[in-house]
Amino acid sequence: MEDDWDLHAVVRGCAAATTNTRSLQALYGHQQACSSFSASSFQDLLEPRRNGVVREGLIDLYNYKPLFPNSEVPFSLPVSTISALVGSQDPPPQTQLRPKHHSFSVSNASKTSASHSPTPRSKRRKTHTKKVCHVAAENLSSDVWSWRKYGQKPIKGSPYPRGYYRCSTSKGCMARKQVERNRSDPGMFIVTYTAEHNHPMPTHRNSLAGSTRNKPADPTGTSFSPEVSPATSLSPPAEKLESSREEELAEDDDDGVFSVSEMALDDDFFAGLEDFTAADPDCASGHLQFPWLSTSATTTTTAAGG
DNA sequence: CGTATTTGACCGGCGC
DNA sequence: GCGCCGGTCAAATACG
Repeated sequence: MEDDWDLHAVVRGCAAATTNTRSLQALYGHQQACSSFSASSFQDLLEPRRNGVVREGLIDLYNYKPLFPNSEVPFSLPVSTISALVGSQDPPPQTQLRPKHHSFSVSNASKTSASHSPTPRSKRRKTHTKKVCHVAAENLSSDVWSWRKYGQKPIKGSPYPRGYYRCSTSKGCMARKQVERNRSDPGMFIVTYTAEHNHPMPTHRNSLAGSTRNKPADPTGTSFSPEVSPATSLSPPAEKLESSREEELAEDDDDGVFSVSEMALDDDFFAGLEDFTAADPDCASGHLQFPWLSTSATTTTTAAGG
């Protein structure tokens, strides 16, 4: 299973650099091999029990920094498209928004007990801060955060299940994300980030875990379906990232999550970005490592109030 | 032994 | 009010 061993690590390295950085692969590979994301988590997302094969164990996730808390982004963002949903303060006027609750009382508070407890767990429908982005499968990688999968559900209307992940970098962190394969574009993934990290970005990813179960794609032996050849995984051409991104930018329907213009980004979100760009003028100078900001965000900010 | 993943059940929102 | 569906929990299991 040499494919599995370090694929995610390698991909991380690639994505993290988006340029070449084989050395980074090595560097990252070491740490990442022993941290966070288990590629297997995405197996179902990639190949939802259709034939038991996996695109690659390495799809660990976008190297997109979800909700920048206060740190810098260590790499470029091959994110194709991003849209932000804010339910709490800027509900999209188009839809019949229900003036219900926007409490977002995270289950953290009540997770001590589920049903067998006097304190009912308050979850769901906490349309607080959501940020949706599309990521190409090959770009699903490097994420400085560590995520732990806590659930997976088949989604109505989608042949692919949705994976639920929670930040494991910090136990108290309520950042979560959902990963779902794009029905119209199986090569793309819809990633939804919810809540924000309440801790700085880890310098290295092994905060909690002493182990990472990067178990083989398929223990039965079928494992690994080279829909994406290891070679590709090992060397995702930067230009491809670009092209795929642009393509994604072109597509903006079907899932209905791309209507950035109708959504609004969280103030906090931009605040963090400002801070970030301020700290990294290089990024703010047009080298912007946020394709979704330099593009989608354009619309977003306009919509958000300009 | 500790942590991550898997998976079924539960709960609550939302549409009808 | 009922049923469907999505999101989360938690026990069981697997792995390092």
